Amino acid sequence: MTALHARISGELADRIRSGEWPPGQRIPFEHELTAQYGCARATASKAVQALADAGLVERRRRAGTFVASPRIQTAVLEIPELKTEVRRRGQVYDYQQLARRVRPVNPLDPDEASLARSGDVVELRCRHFANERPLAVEDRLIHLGVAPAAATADFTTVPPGAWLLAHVAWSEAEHRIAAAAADADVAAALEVPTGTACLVLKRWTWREGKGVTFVRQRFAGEAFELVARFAPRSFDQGGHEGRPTPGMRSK
Amino acid sequence: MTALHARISGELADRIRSGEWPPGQRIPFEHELTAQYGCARATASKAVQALADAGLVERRRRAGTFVASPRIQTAVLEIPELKTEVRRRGQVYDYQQLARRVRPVNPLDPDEASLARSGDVVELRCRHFANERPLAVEDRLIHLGVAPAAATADFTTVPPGAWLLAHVAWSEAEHRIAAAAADADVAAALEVPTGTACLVLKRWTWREGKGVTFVRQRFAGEAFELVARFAPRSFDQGGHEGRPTPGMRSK
DNA sequence: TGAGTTATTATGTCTAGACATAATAGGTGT
DNA sequence: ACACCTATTATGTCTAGACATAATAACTCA
Repeated sequence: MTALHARISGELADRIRSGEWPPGQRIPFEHELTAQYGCARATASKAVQALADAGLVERRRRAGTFVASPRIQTAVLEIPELKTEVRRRGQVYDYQQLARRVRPVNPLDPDEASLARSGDVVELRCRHFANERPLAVEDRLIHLGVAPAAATADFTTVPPGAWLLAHVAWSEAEHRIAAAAADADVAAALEVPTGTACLVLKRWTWREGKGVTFVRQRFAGEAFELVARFAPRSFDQGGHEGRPTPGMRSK
Repeated sequence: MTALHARISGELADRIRSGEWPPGQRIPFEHELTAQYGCARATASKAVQALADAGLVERRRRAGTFVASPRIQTAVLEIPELKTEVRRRGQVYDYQQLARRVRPVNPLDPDEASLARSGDVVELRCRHFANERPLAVEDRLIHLGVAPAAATADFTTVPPGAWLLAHVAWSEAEHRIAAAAADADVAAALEVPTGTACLVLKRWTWREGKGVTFVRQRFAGEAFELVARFAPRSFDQGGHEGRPTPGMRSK
């Protein structure tokens, strides 16, 4: 049994997605929906509010509710922890720590300065493997002022991403995605020719405004893609295909 | 005046984000919140449900509501229409159509086959400029079976992305992001050396399950980044910084 | 002991009201 | 024309209940 409010949302969403109600079109008032579906206003309101939360409609007091204009494509990228993701894809995951040291923050590096301007960090370089083949090279900094336990953690067996997920609570993050040519070191680690185009994923993570970790992962060439499938802003009610959105995909 | 349900959501979210309530911790029952805030259960329920929608907590019947484990980083990427984005950044936008033709779909190309297996498409190649410098090369297919008006549209002055936004209603899309070396043609169009690492953004757009358009945009090297800033799954209540998330950023 | 039944609990859904608020339309008077 | 006031309207928020449902805990009986 689908709930009534979900049915109303779904039927409205279908008419919007089909183009029957184009952007700018007014959709029925709440009191019209209550008459149409024989429900209380709270139920109709909940249905319409769900569409508003999804960005499908805009609500204006006194005027009504209108189909929104899809100006920007907002795609929800799920950026997974690599160990989890490789296993989810049924591949053999392996991991190797290449280097580890503790040093002060270098505030002259803009990537580092965004994390913190002072204090000590653990600096790691490691490799992730999928089915015995190098998948990514990871450079990571963990700020010891925020996560002091990282100083004694053993990153030769546990990838830092997995370790942090288990040791740090909810946080904010910023991701940047770019492309860059592999330098000699990275190319060797990925077992590709120097100069190969790499996908570069950088992520800064904060907790209560203080930088916890910075990570840069480089994936070889076109062997990897970030994937984001979405309904406008993920409104997954109306019986549309519901396959889980993979964040990454090998070719 | 903030609404009471928003205040409750915010106060709960703060305790979760601060780590005071770690993942797995049970948060107060709805009936405890009604007592604590002196409100009806519907109000407490709305507050907690908002956190659940944001992915911050999980609700289990009979057991209660628990702080969720942040397994995957879900980042909301806003992938803007280029003309709008360049102007938003205060730069001069320019656009040039390089080639245009109408031809049948080639079902042997996997990118095209994902769009449609038969019918005619408009094939376009064009360039986007920001401040007189090439920003991206765009290859686009528009399926004439779904958007017949594209056959007669003038894409020498209007970029196809902007045209489609104005002519096509809400739709679903899939994005893929990868890195690739620029071939000779693309390198020339971007005015960079052949082999330069490029960020490749591919997007398929469907409407009611039928492919509308496929676009591949290539950005030169590290000149461009996709940016996604987020609270866990975008719960923006509790007085955190609210700067609009830019989807792209030039260096 | 173990399997099946029953009671309990917290969330999920819904109703029929109420008052608040933002925005507009219409009228009034200068 | 213009500024000002006054309904009117749809959404925003909230209450005090009600019954449904899933999951578990407690109990009963073979």
